[in-house]
Amino acid sequence: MQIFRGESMKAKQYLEDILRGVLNARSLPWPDKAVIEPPRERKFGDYSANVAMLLAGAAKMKPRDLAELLAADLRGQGPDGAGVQFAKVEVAGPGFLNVTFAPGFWHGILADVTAQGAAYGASDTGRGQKVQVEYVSANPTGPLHIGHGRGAALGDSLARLLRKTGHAVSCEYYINDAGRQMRILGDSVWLRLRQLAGQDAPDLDDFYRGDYIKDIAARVHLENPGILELPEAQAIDICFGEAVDEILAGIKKDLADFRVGHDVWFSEKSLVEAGKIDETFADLKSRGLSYEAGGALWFWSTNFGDDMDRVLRKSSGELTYFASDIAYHHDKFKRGFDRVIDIWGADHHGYVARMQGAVEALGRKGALQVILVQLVSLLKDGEQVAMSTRAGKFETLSDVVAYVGADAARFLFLSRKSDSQLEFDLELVRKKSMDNPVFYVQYAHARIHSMLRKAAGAGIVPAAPGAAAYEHLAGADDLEICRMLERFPDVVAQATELLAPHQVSAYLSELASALHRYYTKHHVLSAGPQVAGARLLLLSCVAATLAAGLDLLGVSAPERMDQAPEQPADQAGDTTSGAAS
RNA sequence: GGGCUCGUAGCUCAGUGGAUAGAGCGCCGGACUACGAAUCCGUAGGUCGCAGGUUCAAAUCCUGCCGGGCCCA
Repeated sequence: MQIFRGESMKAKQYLEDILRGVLNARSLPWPDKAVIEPPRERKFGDYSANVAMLLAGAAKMKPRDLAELLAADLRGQGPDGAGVQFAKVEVAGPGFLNVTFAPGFWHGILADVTAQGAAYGASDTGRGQKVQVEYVSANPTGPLHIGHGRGAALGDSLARLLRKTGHAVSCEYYINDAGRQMRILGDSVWLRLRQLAGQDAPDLDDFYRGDYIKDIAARVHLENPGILELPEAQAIDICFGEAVDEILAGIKKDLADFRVGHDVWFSEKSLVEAGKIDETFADLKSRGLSYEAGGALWFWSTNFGDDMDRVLRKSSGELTYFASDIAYHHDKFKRGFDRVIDIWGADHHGYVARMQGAVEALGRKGALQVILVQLVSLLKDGEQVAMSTRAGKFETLSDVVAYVGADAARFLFLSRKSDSQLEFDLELVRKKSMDNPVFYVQYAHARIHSMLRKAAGAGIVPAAPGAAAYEHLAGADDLEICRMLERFPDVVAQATELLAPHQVSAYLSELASALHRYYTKHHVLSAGPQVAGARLLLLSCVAATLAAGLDLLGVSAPERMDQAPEQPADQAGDTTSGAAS
């Protein structure tokens, strides 16, 4: 059998290479805006190119005439040429070149997927570039809420995508354990502790009110019986330390339950104590990018597009958040990262330009990318659930995960663009779980494995990739599946480039849909051993691709689904009411 | 007041300058004596917020306005 495509040759690249040759032979340049992609409608062929429309002016021809000329050139390289597998080259619409590959071209993908398995879709385009992804980084003042979950899912999935494409990735959580919020936390615990001890201590305006503060206070008192007799500053210090430790431990557990892990937990306090802030100040000063005025230290940020200079150290001597953030990013780059991706809540968007200006000032222009995650509107029974850590009213991430499952929550988060607002209706996700896209995709995977189990029982196993199997996979539906499988590496590459994991989940839904359609239409096990084996080969490749894709989202790919859940009773498993109010 | 961001089907949302703008849910109508019906097939549903501009081609890029969200002052 003739090998028509190399192991790693992508259809898109393959067509581009040949098209470049054709254009070159006619002394036409490769246009910057050239696009080769699968057309929206299947009837237009496998891939479509727009070069003729872009070059019509330069060639002094009508777009369609030039397209006809190029089509003829491409046909000349057809099946009788150097083994090129074009079944059809057509001109359509305003001047598109529509190319259909011969079946053998698509069959080759089955060998690729079979050989690569879980690694399918991987590439080395990152060439080992050191990338840091910093995400969640919530202040340790209370449990993570649902909005943090969105950032967590996104950051974790981006890290998976970047690893898949050959980047050296490190995930980091920045702990804001210095500054005002932390003082309030210590004060809040201390206040509750005294109240619990029967002392008359009035509530403060801006302290943390959640029940967890009360729990921490009770435990601190239990473990430090003499705390009420200590000097207040010392007592608050103890309260603060215990609170941070406990809350942080809770955050780590919540993230672990959500299948999110960070490689490095970086403490702001350690940054201050190690003198990194002064170091950064000195660095800025030596470059003439900071100055003192009115007793304060300023960063000359108007040099970098900001509309006003920003304070680094107030006249009171207190450092601003901005100061430690610059020092923190300074430290990141000194640790050798080529590229840093920060994921922030959208309420920090006003901070992006300033921070990027600071990074530019540090001599790393463009090395920081910031992704803003819009807030999540949590709905319950169609009504908005208020979220405020201060007031102790929130839906925690762990509550939500316990209620709908990590898979459903992650898939939902990762099926939306991060910069659009997201509605997360607990009751909808739970009641409609039968229609939840995550189960749709998982079911496709489980369905294939169910067939493989059944087939194995009957002594049928997937055929090995090769002409004998491909002979039975020449139908339009077979080839359609192959085409979809072939797109996966492109999807991974693009999702990585655009930092957009939702493109992966959209692709998986499409692939699952194709599988379910195929399943309904083509019976496998009763089709005779040769055909059955060939179809099982095709379906195993679908399963492998689904699993590889789900892995990028951090969603499990079960080999069998649990029993279909009953329509849940209204009050069944209502675990979310505890933390609210 | 300045800035960021989003306005796409009844709802939730896709859509890297390309062809007749898509999916899921919901509505309506169909499909299991075979591999899991958590599935499949079909019908209906749109001035892509509005108005200009750039382009052979605009939901997409530019400008202005209207509306939602957010940040800053």
